[in-house]
Amino acid sequence: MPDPLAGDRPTLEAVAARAGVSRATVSRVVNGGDGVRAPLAEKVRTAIRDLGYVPNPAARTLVTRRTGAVAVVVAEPEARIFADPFFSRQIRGISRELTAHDTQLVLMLVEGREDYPRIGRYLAGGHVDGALAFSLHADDPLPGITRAAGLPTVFGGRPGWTSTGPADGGVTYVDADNRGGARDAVRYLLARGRRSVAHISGPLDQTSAADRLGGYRDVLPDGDPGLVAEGDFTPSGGARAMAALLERRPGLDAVFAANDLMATGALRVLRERGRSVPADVALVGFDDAEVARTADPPLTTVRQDIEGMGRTMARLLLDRLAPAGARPGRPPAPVVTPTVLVPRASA
Amino acid sequence: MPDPLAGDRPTLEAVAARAGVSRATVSRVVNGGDGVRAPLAEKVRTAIRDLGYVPNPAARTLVTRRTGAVAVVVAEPEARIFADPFFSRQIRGISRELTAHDTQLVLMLVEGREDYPRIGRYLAGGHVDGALAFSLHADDPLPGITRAAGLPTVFGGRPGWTSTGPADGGVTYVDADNRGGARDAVRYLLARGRRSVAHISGPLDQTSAADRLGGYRDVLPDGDPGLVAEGDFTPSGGARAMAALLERRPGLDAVFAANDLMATGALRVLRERGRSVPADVALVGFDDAEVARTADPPLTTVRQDIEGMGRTMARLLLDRLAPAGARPGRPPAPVVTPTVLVPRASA
DNA sequence: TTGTAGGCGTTATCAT
DNA sequence: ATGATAACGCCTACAA
Repeated sequence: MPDPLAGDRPTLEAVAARAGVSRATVSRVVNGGDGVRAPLAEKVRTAIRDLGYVPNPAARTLVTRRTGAVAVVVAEPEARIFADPFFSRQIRGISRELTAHDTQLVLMLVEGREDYPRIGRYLAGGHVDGALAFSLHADDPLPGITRAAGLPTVFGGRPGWTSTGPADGGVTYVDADNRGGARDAVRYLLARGRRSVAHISGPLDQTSAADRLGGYRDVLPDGDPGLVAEGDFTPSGGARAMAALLERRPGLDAVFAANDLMATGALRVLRERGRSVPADVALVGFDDAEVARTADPPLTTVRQDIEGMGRTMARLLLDRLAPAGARPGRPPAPVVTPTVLVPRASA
Repeated sequence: MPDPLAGDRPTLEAVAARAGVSRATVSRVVNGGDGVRAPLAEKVRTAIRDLGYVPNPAARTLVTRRTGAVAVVVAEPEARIFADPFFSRQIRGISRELTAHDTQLVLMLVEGREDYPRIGRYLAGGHVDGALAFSLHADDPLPGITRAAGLPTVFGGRPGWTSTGPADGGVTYVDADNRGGARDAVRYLLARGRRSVAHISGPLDQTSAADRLGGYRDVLPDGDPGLVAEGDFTPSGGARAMAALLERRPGLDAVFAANDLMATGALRVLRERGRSVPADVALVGFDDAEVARTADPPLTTVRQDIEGMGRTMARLLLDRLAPAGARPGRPPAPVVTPTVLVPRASA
């Protein structure tokens, strides 16, 4: 039994010697064993076990030109990632799918613009086979970087620039049906008899926020602009927006918040101002985060399958990384996943 | 058949040819340029720029036997990671420190016991130079795995087994002063005149939870056992524990919860039961999570520098990975970081 | 200071 | 079906 602490790991050569075969045969056994007669293969496997042989990934990568790893780039402009379980859930989905395909996850947190050169160098450096990126802002340089690096990339959330430029083609992303989900939320409030439905939006340079506002306006095309306030996806931002709305439109009887965290902030302000939820004001959130269940009252909200979106992102990327034979010629089309309204006590 | 995915990148050889020097000289320039005359080095750098040369990390790893990457292993037995910002903050600290040292972060999420063989294979496979691990449970197999793999490892939180076995030596970990912080919290409550101080603990197979309970008992060695209830670090677990405590000891006038999330659950139950906070019952949490600030009332809590702990973990590991010359011979001793009580409205 | 040459451990292309 | 053997791209004694 070899001493792992010695640091001298057995090589293909050592296994070959012990099994009395050539390196090529050992390599074949290690990689599936096709075209090796059963008894010989068994002898090789025994030698591998005896020696505790593990393939050297660097040597393998050098010749195959595949690393078996993908980068996950997360921009966190306002450290929002730490308050919002969104990214964590998505990363869990990604991790599961990658793990199922023996692919490693290299996590890169972007703290600010100054990080992008470094990230670009890394992505262009051959460390990873592809990238998953969360493109949050309209002016995010990441799409350009991965394109320049020629690195297969799948985005989480619709990148802002696909809406403006004509070059929508070729960009693969996975997004929830933010617009449709928002429409459902507003229609639900109207169906419950609410007449003055306000909206607390997210930061409008993020497509998810813009799309949810779009859904709200789809249903209320002639709505009062004073009933819309911009938040920042945080509880305190939601609280500020709610306060502003009550100031401007004291008579409002419903609020659709663009995420659950802002809804909790709104809830606090409503209570402080003596408004009962849902009796005086009905409240609907978005995400179905855990806080939606634990809020008091529990929040009616729009659920999106965050973990599933992460898994889908990973799967699309892995498809593009497949052996040239069975690979889609063109980048796959965007995937928009459905949402579902979850009625609870708040509306 | 050529794979269109494989871009043909320039090699050291190509740069050497263009600059009219040998590969060795180019290599020297790439790795710091020591011992190369300035004009020559400049010529090489120009060639590098012109060709857009980037070193091949696999080839480099093959000969240097260093990957420039470390694994971060996160066990998430109950998906707690997604409700609790603790891990996210710690990972941010880790990421910052690693980035500053050109080291990549390979994230591995552990979903269950069945994942450990795979993780072990990976850690023993030479993919990474070291590992950071969060050892949550007393029976966690991770310490054994990394030791068997001979992989330098730093733990986040005191591993359970260091308290039991005699082999405490050699284990490097970073932990907050959970016990001291808990003592501060309880003493604070007593100093404010509270007489019946309850404790909502975390899962007691986690050392952080056990240590906080230990601090509580340090201050109240003869305390009523009925004043302690075990939670699970989630809001609903805190709510359940709070309900049980009120059932058993209706007269309690203070609660120290082992984390802020459980404190919010306790807060909800106290309100439901008509207890005013802090007038009837004073409440102290632990962590100083964002929710402590946004709770109503804001929570008095024990702050730990989570991000700093992450940075410290990474730094300790990088020290052990340093070139043999300036490396500590023995694994560094554990680091226990201080906590500080943050008074707010809840106590 | 610069160049030469060998080897890191694997896969893949040939023969046999 | 199996075995030689040549890459893969880089670092590093060692030689000049």
